[in-house]
Amino acid sequence: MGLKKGPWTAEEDLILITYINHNGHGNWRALPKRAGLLRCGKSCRLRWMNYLRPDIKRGNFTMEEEETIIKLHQELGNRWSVIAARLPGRTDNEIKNVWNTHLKKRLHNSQPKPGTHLHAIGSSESDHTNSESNSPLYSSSEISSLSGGVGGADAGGSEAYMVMDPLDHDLPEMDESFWSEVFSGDDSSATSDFSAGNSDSQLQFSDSFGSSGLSAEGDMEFWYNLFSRAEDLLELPQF
DNA sequence: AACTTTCCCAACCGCACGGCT
DNA sequence: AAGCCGTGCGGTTGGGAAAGT
Repeated sequence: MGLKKGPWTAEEDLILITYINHNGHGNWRALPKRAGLLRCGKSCRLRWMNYLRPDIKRGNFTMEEEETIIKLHQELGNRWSVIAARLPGRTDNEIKNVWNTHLKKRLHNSQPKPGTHLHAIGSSESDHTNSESNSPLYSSSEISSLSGGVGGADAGGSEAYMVMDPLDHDLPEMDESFWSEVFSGDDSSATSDFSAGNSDSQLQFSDSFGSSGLSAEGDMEFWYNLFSRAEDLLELPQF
């Protein structure tokens, strides 16, 4: 009752991430009330699992990943969560979408005509509708369209973060300067760890926040520091 | 430029399952 | 055993973006 639906705003994302970094998710059903979000627990869980988790891998699916998906789908069928478990950093939803929008069509198009020999599915570059071998299946614009929430900058890191807020809250524009502000400050170990790829922190800095620069085992201390800074800048409630 | 169609992805929905009482 | 609750899974869809006319 009175719960919000539809796309998540940057503000909601920050509240959710900050809350989970401070408290863990615990009971998903109770989380939105405790965090002050007008969302159901299910929606919070989905947003976290599919988008906000620090170990989410963003960007192109590699040929290897696509072939793995095709192979596993042959073995397992539509068991997306099992397939996702074999592809670190990829979510079941993402894999399901890639399958339904690209791989299924590709396989369909490459179905051998009657009387022709079968060949191993996914074993040949010629199976790909994208004729450029070793090139990513998705364009950079497609990838950037994935970035509706935190980590919105594309691989070039030059685009301003788009704040979607239907309530028209007075949110600061979250462009590169926002993140550099978040990373600034002597008390932020994240800054040096992040930029220097400090192995102790198990973090490596790539060219933009939200890209695959964060290792799968990116530690929670980094996220804690990062969103503590964000809290200060956005004046979010402290938990 | 304006309009229509197609594509794609984030998010929703309904259901199944396991744990607990 | 039955009922409730929380969680996870897979199918589906709304709507924005891109492409086509």
